[in-house]
Amino acid sequence: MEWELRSDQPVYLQLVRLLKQAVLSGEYAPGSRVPSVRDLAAQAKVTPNTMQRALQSMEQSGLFETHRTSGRTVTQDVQKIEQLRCEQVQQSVQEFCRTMAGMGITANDMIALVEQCEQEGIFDGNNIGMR
Amino acid sequence: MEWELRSDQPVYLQLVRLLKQAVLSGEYAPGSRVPSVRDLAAQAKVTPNTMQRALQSMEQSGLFETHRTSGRTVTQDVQKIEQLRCEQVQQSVQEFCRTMAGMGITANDMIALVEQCEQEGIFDGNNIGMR
Amino acid sequence: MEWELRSDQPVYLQLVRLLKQAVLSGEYAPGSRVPSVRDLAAQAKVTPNTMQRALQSMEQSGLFETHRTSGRTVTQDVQKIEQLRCEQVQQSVQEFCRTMAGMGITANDMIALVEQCEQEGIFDGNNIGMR
Amino acid sequence: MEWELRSDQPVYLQLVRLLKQAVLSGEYAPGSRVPSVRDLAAQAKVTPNTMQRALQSMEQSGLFETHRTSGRTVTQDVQKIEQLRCEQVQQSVQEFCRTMAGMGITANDMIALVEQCEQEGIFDGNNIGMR
DNA sequence: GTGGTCTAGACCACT
DNA sequence: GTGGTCTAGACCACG
Repeated sequence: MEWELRSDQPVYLQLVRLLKQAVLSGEYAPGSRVPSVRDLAAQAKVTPNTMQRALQSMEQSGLFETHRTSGRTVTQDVQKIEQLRCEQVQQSVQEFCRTMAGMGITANDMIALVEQCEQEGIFDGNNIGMR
Repeated sequence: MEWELRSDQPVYLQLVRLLKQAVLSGEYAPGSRVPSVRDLAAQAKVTPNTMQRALQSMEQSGLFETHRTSGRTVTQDVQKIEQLRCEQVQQSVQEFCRTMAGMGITANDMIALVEQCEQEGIFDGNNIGMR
Repeated sequence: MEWELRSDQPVYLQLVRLLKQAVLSGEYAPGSRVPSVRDLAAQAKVTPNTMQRALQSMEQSGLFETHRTSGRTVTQDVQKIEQLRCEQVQQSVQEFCRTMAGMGITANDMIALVEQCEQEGIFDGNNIGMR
Repeated sequence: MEWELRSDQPVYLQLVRLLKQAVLSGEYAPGSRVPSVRDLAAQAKVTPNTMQRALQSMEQSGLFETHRTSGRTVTQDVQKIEQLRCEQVQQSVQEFCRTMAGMGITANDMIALVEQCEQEGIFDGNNIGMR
């Protein structure tokens, strides 16, 4: 898990995004234990406070579950995870295509660009694929 | 030109983005006249103050030029426009592919999704294509 | 006895509340034997440690009594039970009415709502009534 | 608006409850301006930070709307307010009746107790009544 | 040791 | 002046 934080966006939102990705990509397995607030904060080099805020958001979205005094776990609801993943993907793709279309790019251009990214190895890693 | 503003981001940044798109997509042709601050502000339903700030940003990036007495025009430097357009496109594509890869999507998945968007007509409109 | 535990409140407090109710409603009769810590813990699906803490609280409030060798019993002091019951009831009613009043509800509204609950059978069960 | 805070519950939750009441009872009229974070914090004698947290919750529940840099307003969606109010009332009443029933109180007892509260003037104030 | 809450205080971007 | 973010650090209840 890489904690690459930029300063053009609230940190806690970036943390939420990264944690979400970790769950959706399967890096954080369903039902598995989530590191403690302090550990995660240390990893991301952030105040425990800030990390806590991100974790709270994760709980609200139902991806994490907190057991009052015995740590957090990733939800076991794999269906929910998969559904959320599809939503995210489709939403992202659509928003992106709209942006590109707005700048006068055709679908074929886009496909070419994606293939270019593939050759650059951007897609290498844990590929789950679409169901 | 549609002025669709959300409240989860600074308004002036959204204005800049939309104006940039208008230039890069050719909707605002090189060398053509830019509407007055008041008109634009009225169109976007924003205070002239905020629009002014967006226009200033457009000048700084060199896409708009002010002629003290005769209003603003889009730059005639087509090369610059094209260059900026390419930068934007590549940056967007890369960031996007990275996000998708982070969620376990393969390049082939992406291409399929883009084609799906094409069939939905998202790419219909003023297509300039890549040079 | 239903052990319905939520996770938005300390577990042991919920246990205390449920045990108290069992005594005040007469489900645990005055002078009767209280199940062992292990049995109760098993019933409530809680670690004996937590249940123990709840039982301690019950002793402090005088509703349970421990006889070193022969386990626990419910107090025989019916007067005390009845007094506590009245306190609980009045406190609850007042707090509740204050909340409702805060939301602009009249006493007549409340009575109507209570009657509605009655028809729904919420009050069915062991009704002792007020003395 | 009285800010009566106890220490047996997280402060920010109490703030949320009070703010909600203020909206549901009509004290904070639909569409009206909400005092600034700092003002509210000063009123409630709480850190702006804590108040902010409560306000955030109010926004998430849709009762408040924040206009990025120009303050907050109560939602204008009176229907939503009324609906939420009914939900709250019914939920509260049911939970309460269940508690009372658990202690062996009959519906008639409850009605008598409510009437007693009425005579004590607990219901005096801004009475909207049920629709 | 776990999550959670709160304070005090600073800083920033926006309008 | 508005809302928002973040830090640093302390404290608490729970199991």
